[in-house]
Amino acid sequence: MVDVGSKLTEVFEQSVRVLRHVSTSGDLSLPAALLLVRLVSDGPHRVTDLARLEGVSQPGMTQLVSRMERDGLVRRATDETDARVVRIEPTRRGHALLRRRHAQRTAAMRALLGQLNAADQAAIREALPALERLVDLAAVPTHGP
Amino acid sequence: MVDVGSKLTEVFEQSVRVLRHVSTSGDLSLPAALLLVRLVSDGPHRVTDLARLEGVSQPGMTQLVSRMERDGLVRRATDETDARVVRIEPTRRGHALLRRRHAQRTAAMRALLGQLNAADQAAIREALPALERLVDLAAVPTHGP
DNA sequence: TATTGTTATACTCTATAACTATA
DNA sequence: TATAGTTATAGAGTATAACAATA
Repeated sequence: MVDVGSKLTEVFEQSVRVLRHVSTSGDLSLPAALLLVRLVSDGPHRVTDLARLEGVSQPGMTQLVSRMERDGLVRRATDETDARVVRIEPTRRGHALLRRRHAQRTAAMRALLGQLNAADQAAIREALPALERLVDLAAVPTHGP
Repeated sequence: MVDVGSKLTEVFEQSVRVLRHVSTSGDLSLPAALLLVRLVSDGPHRVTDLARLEGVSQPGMTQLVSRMERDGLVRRATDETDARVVRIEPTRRGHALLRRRHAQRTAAMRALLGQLNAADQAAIREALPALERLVDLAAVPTHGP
């Protein structure tokens, strides 16, 4: 009987290699990509919420947003009702880059999967919903975005 | 039929959150931990080989090794037969820290897994060997360490 | 001349502490 | 006074280019 916790920890730690493997040149960094996914999926958010949702400090989020704004991927907008608040929105270019990246990485991941035998591929396919729930559990708790 | 490549890419990208979640304070960084695992599992290596195996540049490996040497986790040793070569070995402290970290992270991962229902846990357990082979595929090709 | 490793430099990502502006 | 965000500063991690030492 394998130690599932131990093995799974190793798999997740080694997954940085997988991410490197499927990454493409001129690519978005991982934090930038995760932030864009968030903004595109769930709409604009304030800096404070993004920091909490992505699990980084508020200054860390300000800095990530600043780099991405400089690169034309997001923009800062003011909030109608509270002048302290900054709303972060993806730009058209951010959308486009994210789509391109997703297509490239998905193709690379499929190629990697294709090197496994059919039984292994099936096992991973079967476990996908469970794995999604597992990573969702690890997401920073949402007290309402 | 789900798009396995797409979903699996998302799971791996979100896995950084899992790693954050199971990380403990005063912990080793991920690159440092991966390097220690390598050295403890497979024995001392030269800088060039470590760079290739871990998928970073040679200067990047020199720098990682220097930080870890400063922290007393590894040491540099000379090669008997080639004076250009630097052999990197884990120290006793490196061994001890790695063991401690592994125990902590495994416990945290088990706790996370315990929040899933039995079917999900079983699916992940079934897929573990396949997932291990998948991350091994993504490892930088070894031309002999 | 080729290989091994380091140094120099620059950038991203991240944190904590101190600050500004608004509520 | 409390909240939202930024600026200042520091350190890890990474890269490329230039260098030193050895083969």
